[in-house]
Amino acid sequence: MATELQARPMAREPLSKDRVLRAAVALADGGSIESLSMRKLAHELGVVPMAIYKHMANKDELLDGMVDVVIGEIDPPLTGSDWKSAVRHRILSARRALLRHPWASGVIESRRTPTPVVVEYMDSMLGMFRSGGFSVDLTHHVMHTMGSRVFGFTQELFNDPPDGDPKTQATMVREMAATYPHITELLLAISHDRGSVVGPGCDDQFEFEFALDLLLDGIERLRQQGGVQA
Amino acid sequence: MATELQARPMAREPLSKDRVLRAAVALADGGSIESLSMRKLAHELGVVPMAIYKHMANKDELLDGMVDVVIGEIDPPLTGSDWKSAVRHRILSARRALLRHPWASGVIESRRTPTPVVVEYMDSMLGMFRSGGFSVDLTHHVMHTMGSRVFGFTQELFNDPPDGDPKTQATMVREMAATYPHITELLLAISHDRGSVVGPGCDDQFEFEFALDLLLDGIERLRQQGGVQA
DNA sequence: CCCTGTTGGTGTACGCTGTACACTCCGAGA
DNA sequence: TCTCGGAGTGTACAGCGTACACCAACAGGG
Repeated sequence: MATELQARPMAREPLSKDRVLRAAVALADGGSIESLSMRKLAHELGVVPMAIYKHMANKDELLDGMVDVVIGEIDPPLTGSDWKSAVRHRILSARRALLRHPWASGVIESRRTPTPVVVEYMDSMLGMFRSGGFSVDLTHHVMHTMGSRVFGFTQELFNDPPDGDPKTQATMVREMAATYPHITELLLAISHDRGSVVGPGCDDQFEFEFALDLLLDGIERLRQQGGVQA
Repeated sequence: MATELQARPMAREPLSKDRVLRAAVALADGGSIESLSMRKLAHELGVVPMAIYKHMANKDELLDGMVDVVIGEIDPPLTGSDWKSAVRHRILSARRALLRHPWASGVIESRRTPTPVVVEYMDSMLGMFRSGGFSVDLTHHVMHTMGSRVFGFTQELFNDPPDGDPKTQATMVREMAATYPHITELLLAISHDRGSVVGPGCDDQFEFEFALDLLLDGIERLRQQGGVQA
């Protein structure tokens, strides 16, 4: 037909580490992380499971690569502003990346040793504090304090309330109030600000920023008083 | 021989939900959580795998039960002291329980919906803030801020540095300094306070309490200024 | 030109997992 | 004594990650 290339009918573009990674991230994005198996991934790529192993040592390497993809979506540190807003911006950028890939937080936590990409991210995060005038020690403690927030997430601890039908909710609330008075009180307060009785839960973005700012403010106070005495 | 009981040679004591749970916790304690399979657990109990399913619906129920065991080890709230030291004590008690069962933090995070035992723990935690004079809203935000710390853990993010032999460490440090200057700086500062160059890592207990107190202090400030304006 | 070595994709197979389902056995109640 | 229910068993299945042998296509050198 046209040129000498493109002879075979439907010749697949060949596999590559990158193509495998992109397919894996896409597969995890649409569905949970449990739905990511080597076999399903291979099927998605139109290939036999073992073909993946020509480009990846094993599933751990695949997961590491997927984390790197997500970390790669985080904005670089912005320069020319105070440490606090720089850190705040970057962490919120990390959070946006993590929200695009809800499986990532769990995978990040599950990794035994970090990849170079992750280490580099941590290093640059440390650098933001150091150049903001923090001592080495204080930088260290501060990173521990921020915990997983430097990656833009806190553990959710119980993902979503499985809200039942709204007719029996009134009685449910009544008997809940007996055993869990404070939780009920809180749920009612939340749902008052919103529509239903057992609404879609909390405003996670607000809560994240609330905690983040509380931490940043406390950290700034420590910096001003010149560090920490252990 | 003796009485009419105890006839058969080595009659096992029968299985029970409790015995299964205790065996499962013990098995997870000595080894990681991946080493806990229904088959290994059954073997440990001297029984065939399917026997467990007469007492547990499935593995999820087993894991839930194991979490409940750990939560049950946390001290109840102490009464007659200010909210801050009461909360602090309880959280550190939770931390001790979690340190006794290192697998528990991961399992807690992985649960989709909390068990009544866990809900009760959360409720009593909320109650401690409420009776400390916190508004419902502030209590809510505060719980989010504390995150997994109410269970006594922060995610570790990378468990342990796999320190190599100490001879080549000097060169390793040198080339690490090139790519990760701030991390190297920090590692050196830590190792200076201790023995080796790539020591056993951070003092996790110190870091946990550092972050906890920073949070508690920030939270107390919020309480004094009467809540939060969103 | 052929010959050979490398590289990417295949097929088969193994040991592990959770668990459905049909079975047996034993003690208690009618 | 007969029956019934519940505890423990045995077999079986689908799914997982992946080791290993194989094979087709291509590259470079004689």
